[in-house]
Amino acid sequence: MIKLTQHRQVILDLINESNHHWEAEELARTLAERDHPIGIATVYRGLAALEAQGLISSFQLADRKRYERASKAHHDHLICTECGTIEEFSNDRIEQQQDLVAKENGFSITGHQLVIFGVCRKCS
Amino acid sequence: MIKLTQHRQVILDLINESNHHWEAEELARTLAERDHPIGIATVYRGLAALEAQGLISSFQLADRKRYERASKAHHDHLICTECGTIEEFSNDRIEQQQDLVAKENGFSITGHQLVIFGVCRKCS
DNA sequence: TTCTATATGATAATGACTATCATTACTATT
DNA sequence: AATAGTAATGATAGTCATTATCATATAGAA
Ligand SMILES: [Mn+2]
Ligand SMILES: [Mn+2]
Ligand SMILES: [Zn+2]
Ligand SMILES: [Zn+2]
Repeated sequence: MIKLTQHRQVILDLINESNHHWEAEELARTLAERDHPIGIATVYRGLAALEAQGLISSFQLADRKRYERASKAHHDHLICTECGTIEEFSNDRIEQQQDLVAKENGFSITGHQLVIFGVCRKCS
Repeated sequence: MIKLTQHRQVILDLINESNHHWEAEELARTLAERDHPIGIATVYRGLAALEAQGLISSFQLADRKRYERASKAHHDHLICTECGTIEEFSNDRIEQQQDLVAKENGFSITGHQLVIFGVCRKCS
């Protein structure tokens, strides 16, 4: 059985108390600054365990994985290539069309990943 | 000036003569089998150079980059999680909605990546 | 308290990719 | 054809995110 240990609870709390999309190192650094240092391997394992339990969710952005609250409805991401800001959106038409595309190609769809890249208002 | 050398021409030809989505190691292996071995570093550099020239295009799938012909119209990808088959599709409605989403969020869109995961006909 | 299973953390290993650097291949000019 | 200058090549070392290893710590169950 996988345990929700003290360390994992602290990681979960940090993720739940914001809308941030955390990467592992960033999360470890933040916890260290808040006087709760956790070994980096433990952070990685904790994130994986929490995700396996469905308590947080993740997506792969370039070469790193980002973790966010699982308590949000399905959404996709808009990313500013200048400042790295990540915005969320959901669009039913796109979701519908994805199902249609899968059907047309004889795929039983299990998931998708959509990322829109652009320059945000602040940066343009 | 970047040169289209013999090696790079061979890499380009291999990519152009198929609809495959090549990863660097796979391409190097295939060239070696065809009695045209090219050092792996040269393959990586060649692929980057060819892409910079717009002669091939690429997208990131999980932890590796895939290269394909640039002579195809824009499309996105459907991937079978069982056998790894990659199918292509394009859907104008999705493209339109992406533009709309970007506009609604104040982003000037520069690109996107959409991958649909599922199980293909053969594998289901 | 003792047993047992899992977690932890320091560190090594992995794997895709990039950097280094000595050598080679092209290209343009004598 | 020989020379010089520039870019390419390939063996190999380095990078970086992530995972594996393993000795030790910890938390519940009995
Ligand atoms: Mn979606
Ligand atoms: Mn394609
Ligand atoms: Zn921005
Ligand atoms: Zn399949």
